[in-house]
Amino acid sequence: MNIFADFTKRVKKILQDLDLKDANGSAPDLSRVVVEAPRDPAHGDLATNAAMVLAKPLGLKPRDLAERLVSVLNADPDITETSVAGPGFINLRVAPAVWHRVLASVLDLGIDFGAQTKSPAPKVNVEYVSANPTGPMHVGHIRGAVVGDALANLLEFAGDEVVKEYYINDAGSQIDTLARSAYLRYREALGEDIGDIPAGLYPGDYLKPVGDRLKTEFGDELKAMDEAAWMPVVKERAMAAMLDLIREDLAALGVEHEVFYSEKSLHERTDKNGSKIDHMLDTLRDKGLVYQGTLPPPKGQTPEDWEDREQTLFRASDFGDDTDRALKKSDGSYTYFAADVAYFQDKFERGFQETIYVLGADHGGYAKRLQAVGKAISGGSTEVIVRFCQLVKLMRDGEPVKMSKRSGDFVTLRDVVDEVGSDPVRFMMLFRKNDAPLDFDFKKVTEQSKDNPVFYVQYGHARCRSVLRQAVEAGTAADSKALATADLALLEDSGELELIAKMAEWPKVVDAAAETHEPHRIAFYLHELAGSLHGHWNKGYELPHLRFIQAGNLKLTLARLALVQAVSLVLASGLSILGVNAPEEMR
RNA sequence: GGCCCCGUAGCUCAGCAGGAUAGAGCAUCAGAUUCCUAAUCUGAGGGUCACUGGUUCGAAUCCAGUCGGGGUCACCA
Repeated sequence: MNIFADFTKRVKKILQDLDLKDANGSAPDLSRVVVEAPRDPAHGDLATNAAMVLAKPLGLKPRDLAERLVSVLNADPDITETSVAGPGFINLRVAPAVWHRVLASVLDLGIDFGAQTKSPAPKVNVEYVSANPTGPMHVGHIRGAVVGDALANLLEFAGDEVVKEYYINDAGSQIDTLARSAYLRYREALGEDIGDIPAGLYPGDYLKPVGDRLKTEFGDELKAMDEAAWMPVVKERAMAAMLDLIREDLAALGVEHEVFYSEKSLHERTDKNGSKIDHMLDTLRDKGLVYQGTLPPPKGQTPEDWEDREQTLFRASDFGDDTDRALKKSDGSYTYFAADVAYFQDKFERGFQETIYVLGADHGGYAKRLQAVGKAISGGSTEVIVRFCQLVKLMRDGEPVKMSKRSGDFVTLRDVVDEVGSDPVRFMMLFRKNDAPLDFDFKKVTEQSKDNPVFYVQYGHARCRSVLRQAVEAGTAADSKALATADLALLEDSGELELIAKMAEWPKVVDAAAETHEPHRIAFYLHELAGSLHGHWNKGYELPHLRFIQAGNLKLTLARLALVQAVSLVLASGLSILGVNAPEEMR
């Protein structure tokens, strides 16, 4: 149950029953009326802005309207106390029974508490990572991978039908470069002295195994061929190897895509009418959105080597983009962007209502053109959402870590995950708004304490599990069946009720995070919930009667264990959205 | 020059679709462990929410502009 939605409904019902009329004699708009938790708990458990929002259209004074509402609210047995405060807030104090019902609901729904079901479930496509398949993933890819993955999990939890997708850029010239680099390693494997890797090729050692495998498979057969002959073979082997590498890297981070979509396939002939890109071009042509023309140079300084070229263009500026975009190069071949458009069209035809792109900040200019594509192709029936991740600055002991791409010794995703572990990496990346820059310090992230929120939250979960284990050892049955029989009305302490109130926020947090596509809200909420738990726990030092396990009082112990169980469920549920483990114990 | 993101405590950051006296962690200071894991907790100090206008009952939040920082900008992918 969502307590805020529940009480918002009650307030709106009352407002309707009051049959209020505005100056035109019609019922006022209630859409802005909400019930939420006041910032200061001293004000009450819940508060509503109803009187302030409606006073003006109704021509009433906020406090007068509030008084009328309060007189009705007082009749609700779930409400024990009402007050009108400040400019017209109505503060409510809620009966303990309400919190007990929330707790019962958590126990009943378990890990699904806070999850939503929508019917029909909107089909959502989340595309993320999509690193070029030319080598292992490096640090720069981590944030997008984690944010995209958590976002997809979050939307799934919020009731969407989500497909996690990876777009393989396997059609461009960088794949030729990859093949040439691998071929060089192949010659090296045959015993040839290849010297330094020439500029323009990929120097990394990760291609050596590819060379070895080519040798095993083909012996020296490829050596005598000219490039046109070996290229397709080497290309295929090298790319398959790189994709395996990437999949392993992603797996190390706990990221698993359901669909790997090949850019190359968009260029391949699918029927007698041609490729998917051809199909896309026909569609846009039919809509009159394609023309031959030249693009203006960028505003400001014109590049030295600027020259006008006639190209096939898409009228992106009709849909809010800054300029029209090229679909074909001046030589008549398709641009990368053309494949993007065809890819979107394919998503549209697969029936997604929402397509989400998680991109790095260096792709800032893409939002408008992707949105333009969305409108042009789908006519607005598929929403295009672009989320950006700001750059991550890698630090060690407060000093930036230097990376040299040229020499090929850049810091890889694997380096980072191996050093600090998947959980801390993921949590750290999500414990920040994704459009804020992030300093990622190896030392701080590894540190198992203070500055590290991962362990704080995980410890919260482990602490709950530990209590339940200890209760069992002490002879109390603490399985879900036994806990379901607990008399929750025995939970009367304010700390206990606050803990439940905190859990009551969970469905709302999920809702808001999914709505805004901001997975970091989950991480912050979990940190707060863990804080409430730790705080309540520590009261038990001074006040032994507050400890969860009360020897000699089985009924009270059981009720408190139910509370502990509920907290562990919500923590586990949130952590699983983030893709972070919820450990049974800390080591 | 155009577009995008950012500017909140000494530091790192939250601020829930506009709400009440702007929060948390780190750092600093003062405390808590015969006790279910102290990997934790309690308390104190610390602020012109970059600046200026506007919108309204009410702005850190929305709008316009200014300043400062970062990113990006046509046939590469």
